[in-house]
Amino acid sequence: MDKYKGILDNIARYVKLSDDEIEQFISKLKTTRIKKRQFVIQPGFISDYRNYIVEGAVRVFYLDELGKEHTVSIGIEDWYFTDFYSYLNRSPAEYFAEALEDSLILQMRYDDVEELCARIHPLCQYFRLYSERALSYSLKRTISNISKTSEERYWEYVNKYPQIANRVPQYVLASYLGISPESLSRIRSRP
Amino acid sequence: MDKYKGILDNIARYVKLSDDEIEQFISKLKTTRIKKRQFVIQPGFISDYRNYIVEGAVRVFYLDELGKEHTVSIGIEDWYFTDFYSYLNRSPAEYFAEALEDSLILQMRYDDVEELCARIHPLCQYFRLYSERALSYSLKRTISNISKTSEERYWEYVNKYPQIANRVPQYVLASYLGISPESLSRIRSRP
DNA sequence: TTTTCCCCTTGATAGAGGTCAAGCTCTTTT
DNA sequence: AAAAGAGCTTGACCTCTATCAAGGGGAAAA
Repeated sequence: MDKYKGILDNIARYVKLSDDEIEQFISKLKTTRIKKRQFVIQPGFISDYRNYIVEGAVRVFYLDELGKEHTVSIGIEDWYFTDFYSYLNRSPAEYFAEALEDSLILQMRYDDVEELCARIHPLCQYFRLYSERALSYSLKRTISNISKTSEERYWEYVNKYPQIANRVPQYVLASYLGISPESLSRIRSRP
Repeated sequence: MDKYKGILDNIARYVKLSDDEIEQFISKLKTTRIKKRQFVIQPGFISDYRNYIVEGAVRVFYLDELGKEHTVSIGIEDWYFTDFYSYLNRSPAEYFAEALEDSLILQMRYDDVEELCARIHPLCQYFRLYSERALSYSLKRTISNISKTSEERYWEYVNKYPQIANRVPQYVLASYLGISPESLSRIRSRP
């Protein structure tokens, strides 16, 4: 099976690349295997890569001054992740990215992505369309955070991403939803 | 004074357009004046435009089943706004966009933007870079929402956007931060 | 197999912030 | 000038959820 199939299918959903363009794109992808509990991104280091998950699960989280974890994103197959702010601004990361399972990821360097986007119009289109879509989802999450109760946010998530909810530890989901693990446990046990 | 100066400067911060490309872009811009309290976007209608604020202030908000308002974004000069999900998917809007002051905005149709982006590579770059940046800010807001107290979020906002905090009604700011107007009033009066 | 660790659950308690209600000021409308 | 409306404040009360603490189950490690 081809480790590039997922990402190329993802691109094909938005734009059409020529064989040559696909070749150029793939030549920049770095394949990395990571073990469960291993960190891909750590605070203080620049998040050099945009990462695509071929196989496995990864979460990005922030560790606050009190030592509590707050999950920015939970990704499984066919998701991207990075510390976006660090990646874009070439500044030290603020977040951790941690493998929740043994995973296989494809990594794209910032410089390479920029160079490719400057040269290959359809690829630029792809990343534009992709990030516009991601932005619209992020805004929906924001509204959910400020307008819904913990219980509503939990069931909303379970309905939207049932396969992820069953795959990751509950305390991760809790920290993604902005709920304490204890409260999430109580929400789940409600009649 | 030139109503296009702001948006062209904004673009120039990211990419270089030729005079001809600028001409093509500007030809698609629709100038609209809106009065305070007027709605630009309403639930049920498709949000056809990406809107750029030349002068004035606009907020986008969601009205929940209980009749409470939750502000998605507050924009002033040099900001974009739209119901992004509706705009991208050509689906009925879920949000209102309401002028907080008499305003002057530039409107770009979805079809026109897509057509221009397909044809003009630098413009595609511009929107890509812009939305990637917007995405990184949106994720920061998400973390703030799930990890900070109301009081922390308020002062964070005031520090980051002092000119906006002083310009919009307090209840709007409260609904942006996910706080009740009463609580925000109490937070402000704390020693 | 036994031990250890990770994760989830359950109970008791406290506090942050929401809700309801009333009143006040300032602006806009009539 | 009077009336109405919009926005802010303050008080009383209550609910939701975070926190602290203890215990249990199951998987991984020894």
